[in-house]
Amino acid sequence: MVYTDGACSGNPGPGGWAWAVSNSHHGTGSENPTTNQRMEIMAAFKAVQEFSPSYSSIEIVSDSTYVVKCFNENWHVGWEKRGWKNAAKKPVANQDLWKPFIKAVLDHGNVKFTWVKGHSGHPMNDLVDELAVAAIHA
Amino acid sequence: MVYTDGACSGNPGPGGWAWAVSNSHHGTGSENPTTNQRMEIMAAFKAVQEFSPSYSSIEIVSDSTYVVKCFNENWHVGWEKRGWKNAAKKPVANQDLWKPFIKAVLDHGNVKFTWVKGHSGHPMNDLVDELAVAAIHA
RNA sequence: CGACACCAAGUCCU
DNA sequence: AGGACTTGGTGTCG
Repeated sequence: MVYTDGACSGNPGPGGWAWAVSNSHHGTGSENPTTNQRMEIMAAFKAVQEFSPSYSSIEIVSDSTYVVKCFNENWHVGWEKRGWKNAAKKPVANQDLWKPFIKAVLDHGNVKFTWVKGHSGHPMNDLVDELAVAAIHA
Repeated sequence: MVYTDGACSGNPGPGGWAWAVSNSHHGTGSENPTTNQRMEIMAAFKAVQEFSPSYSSIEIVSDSTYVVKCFNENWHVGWEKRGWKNAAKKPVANQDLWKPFIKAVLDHGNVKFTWVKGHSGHPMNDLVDELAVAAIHA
């Protein structure tokens, strides 16, 4: 079970991402300029990379429906089917991140996505939020 | 030139408002329970009522961007346009105060709004702050 | 239209 | 150190 979060000061602006499995085991990174959505994807992508293929099952916990619904509501299937166009027939955003991320998830074969409400007192979600914000200035 | 301020012990909680044009000429009131924002609106609303229409030009000086930006950044125009929904498509708060207040301001035709930073040593802003706090217990 | 996130600003308070 | 009251905006999807 890996918690992930992204932050972005200004949106667009300088951003950071973080994943964490415990108080002491976590990873972070940054990008500038970027968007909130890119940082949310990056956090989950890096988490999957970190624990794949060593772990036979991975659970990503994120407060981003953008990330979670891509898999749990199979947005990515529709994107493939429509040639990477969204429902509004516009090109899907952040394809440079989505494509390798989705490949990594499907290749692993056992990655589960869970949504948690942000800033609602959940200790691990709060932790990755702080780590992601701190990573902006790294 | 009228200085206005609102106070609220607890937010929400018992609140007070005040306007003042000088050390000796001022008005106050209270409401319980209420919020800081309602008291900020009330202070400015009562000030406009007090000097309208006797004075052909009125300047309201407040430390509340909530009050000042409603007029200086034309929030109220957007609210009308969207049927009293805010940018997040939620109902605008405190409509019972905003509607008559905005009407009074527009009817007068020459009310100017100026923002001052709170608690920054401005004598008249400090005065209305003290008056508003004192009004809570009235 | 709906949802989640990311931000920006000020005040009020504990 | 914390939360509540409120507004404006962007990033993205179905």
